[in-house]
Amino acid sequence: MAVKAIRGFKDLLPPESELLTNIETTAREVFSSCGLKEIRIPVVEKTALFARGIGEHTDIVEKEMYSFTDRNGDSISLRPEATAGILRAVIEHKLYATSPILKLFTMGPMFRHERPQKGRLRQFHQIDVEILGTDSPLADAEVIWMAWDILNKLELKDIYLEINSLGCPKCRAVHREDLMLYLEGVYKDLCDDCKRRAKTNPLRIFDCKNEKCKELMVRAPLIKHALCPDCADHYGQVLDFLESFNIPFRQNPYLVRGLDYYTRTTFEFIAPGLGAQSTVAAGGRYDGLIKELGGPDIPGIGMAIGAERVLIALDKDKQKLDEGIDIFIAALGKDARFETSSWLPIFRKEGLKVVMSYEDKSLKAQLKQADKLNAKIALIVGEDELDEDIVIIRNMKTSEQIEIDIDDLMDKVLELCKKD
RNA sequence: GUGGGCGUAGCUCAGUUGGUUAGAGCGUCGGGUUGUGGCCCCGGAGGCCGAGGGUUCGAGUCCCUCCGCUCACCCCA
Repeated sequence: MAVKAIRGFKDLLPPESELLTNIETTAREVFSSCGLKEIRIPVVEKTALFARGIGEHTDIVEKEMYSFTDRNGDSISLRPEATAGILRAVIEHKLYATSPILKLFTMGPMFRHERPQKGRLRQFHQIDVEILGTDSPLADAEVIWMAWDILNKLELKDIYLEINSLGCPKCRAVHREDLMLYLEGVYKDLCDDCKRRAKTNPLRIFDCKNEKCKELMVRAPLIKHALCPDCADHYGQVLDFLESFNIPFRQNPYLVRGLDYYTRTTFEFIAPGLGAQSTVAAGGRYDGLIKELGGPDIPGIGMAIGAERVLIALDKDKQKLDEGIDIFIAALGKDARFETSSWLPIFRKEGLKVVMSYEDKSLKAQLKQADKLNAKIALIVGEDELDEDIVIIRNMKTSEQIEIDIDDLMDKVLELCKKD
């Protein structure tokens, strides 16, 4: 039996691989327009980083990480998300000292050991943004705008934004107390998962899909009503900025993120039609996290786009892919093939896309290949042409052929290929 | 981790109440044109019918086990 790829690890083949590149290119353009810099970080980190950064009691850390001990006996893990690694790098290199505000992005594979399904793989790709050093609501809105702009440029249809504020640790503590009190009253009726959550991470109960739990939580105290004046004001300003950016949104008071570090603003972009995994981009503010990881007490906000999910949601018809090549050189016979092969680097130096057959094939077969590659023109050179120092140029769209002196070849080719 | 659906050619799929050498379309390669693509015609290659076991004179088809894929729960990008 031949070896197959590991479960949940997928090969990205053309043309889908090209679509993924298009998504990344679009993101880079948007990030560049916002003054972000790219950061590249390792795919593997010490397990402790994720445990501290994401939260000990999150599912990601408890049961989804690819963790193993390396040859030194250290516990290391494949990154399940990018934020912890970026913050580690920022702290380790004291980047915060180089500028009061850091605007960073990265993109690449993440790993989580979950059961694969539509829109969920064990290796998947995220496009990630972090803005560090400010708690300005404008930063929140700008991060949201970047996701919005990228998704719009990619022409995703019917996406919508859900937003909520989780408050700061102070108002969260107040709300947590209210909530705990409420949960005590309904505890016996909660599902088993929520009973566990009630002790470890009560906010997540709002996310439970169990009907009974949903019903019980309708009357539960909302974070919204527990926000301190600062957080309420912050949230209001974020919404104002979103309006000024013309980004429509729905407030969702139940929206909670699965990672422990989020504070204040939290949001999700949802694309219907993706199935159960419909969140294509999500993020939020994490004002205490950098300090928690051993850095200075500076605020931050971030966001990640799920590249494969965007890929699924893309309208494939609207995507423009690589159209084809400019020139196919059809050489007949060994001498002609050798002679014309020297043209390859010369044409390519002019920025032309040029291909020739590796094998000595019939002209028919070579023109077939030219057609398949969607070549604009074919250059036909056999022994006769070689003797007379001419080349036949065949226009592959019109089937028109002209004979041209070899000295005029480049000018004519440039003229024909640059037109459209 | 728990369920449901599905496994036949590179791809999409037919395959009768179990019955000869397992088929089609697309793709691929070649020919029809001694050196001319697309359309058309002809031909070739390509299958341990997911794997193993069982029932039977006989299994792609029926039964069991396992594996894989997929969707959903859960969780999240």
